[in-house]
Amino acid sequence: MRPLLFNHMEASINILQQLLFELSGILPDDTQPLFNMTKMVSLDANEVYIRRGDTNRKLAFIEKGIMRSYSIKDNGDDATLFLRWEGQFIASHDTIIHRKPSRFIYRTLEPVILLEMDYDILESILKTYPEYEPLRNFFLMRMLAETLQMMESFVMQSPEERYRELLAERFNVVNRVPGKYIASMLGITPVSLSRIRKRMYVKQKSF
Amino acid sequence: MRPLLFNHMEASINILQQLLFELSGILPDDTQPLFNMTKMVSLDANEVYIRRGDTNRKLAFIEKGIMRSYSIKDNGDDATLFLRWEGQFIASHDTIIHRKPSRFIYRTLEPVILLEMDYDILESILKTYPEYEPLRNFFLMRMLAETLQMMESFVMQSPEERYRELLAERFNVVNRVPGKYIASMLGITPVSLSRIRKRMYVKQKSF
DNA sequence: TCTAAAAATTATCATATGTTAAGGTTCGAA
DNA sequence: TTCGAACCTTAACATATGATAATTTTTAGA
Repeated sequence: MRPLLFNHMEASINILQQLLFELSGILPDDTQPLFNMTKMVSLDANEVYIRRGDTNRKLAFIEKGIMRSYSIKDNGDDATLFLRWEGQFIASHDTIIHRKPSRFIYRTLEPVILLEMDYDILESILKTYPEYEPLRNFFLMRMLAETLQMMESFVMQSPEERYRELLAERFNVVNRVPGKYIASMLGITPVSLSRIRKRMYVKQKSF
Repeated sequence: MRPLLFNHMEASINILQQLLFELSGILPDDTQPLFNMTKMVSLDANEVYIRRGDTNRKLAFIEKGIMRSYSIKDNGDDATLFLRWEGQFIASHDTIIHRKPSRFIYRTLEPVILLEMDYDILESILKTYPEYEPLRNFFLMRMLAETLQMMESFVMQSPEERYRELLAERFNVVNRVPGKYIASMLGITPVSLSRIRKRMYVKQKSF
């Protein structure tokens, strides 16, 4: 018995039911078919969720914890594509969008609790219950919005500006994640992030 | 009379009808409601299509030509977010995803022919004809895939590597667009792009 | 609490990019 | 064809980042 996990499951489902109601007016009682297919997954810190080469089409809502997706470059270093935290969705876009083996590794940074569904099953349910489609649109639009936001920051801002913004908007995330992953997500080395921090500290001190 | 434009319109609609058939099995004859709401738009070179601050929710399929979306930074320079060319969709994500005034300017680089629809009308049609939903999913997934691709390149590659890849994959686009916009899209200055080109030329010559 | 491993900082040197300015080239409109 | 504007290239210098390695700090497990 893991009552804690089931409490979490209820909480996640409540959030998603509320979301679906706001998007489409569907009442929580009418979402049974959708949530029958979901299951709760509990992961330890530093555990791999999706391996490079995996072809399964998992789609998960993060109830608690932080995950990162990364790949290993030719020189052996890893490049962090993004971090995802509680309230966000996580999925391998290679498997879901392109139906190809995942090039990225998805791994927890903390103990994580997920509400997991299979995208193939979701698709078959959506064929039978097209009234749930707004939830898929919401998921896609949110992923797109977040990705565009990151792309914008790369085109418009310097690494230092991106770090400052990340600190201002997601201090709670930056604070929980080793700096080397933050650096990698910003497209710089940990050494360079150290220097940025030092520059910021010196500037602040001079007042 | 502009027979040329109507020929283009037919060509675009054929492409999209074919797409919809592949995605959902809907026959071209049954797509009348969807394409009643589309109109052909012809733009000159260097013409603004969406202004900063615009709130309309235009969604367009590029039949011919290249467009770029950019914003103007605090220092007055512009930052090119991306280029879009024939066969791709273009839309202001601020207005469609966030329902906010567009922060970006969308402008043609060449004479452009678009098949334009209004996202609000599209949404109302999708309510009446939910069988067209796969087209919206396709559009969202493709935008997401393209955006993720760009984001990956920023995290994993150097400006020089991104330029090499762009040349290899989109020589036809690079060739048609002034280098300063290519540079801006890569996140660097035109001066730096010149140096990259020179480095590439010197390396090639040494064989 | 103690200790080993991981992470972060710092230093040094090499390299890439930003900025500014000058000169050269290309392109389009008259 | 000509001319001016836009664009590209190059140079010089300042600054930021990358790579490597040594040192310090933090973290996590025994």
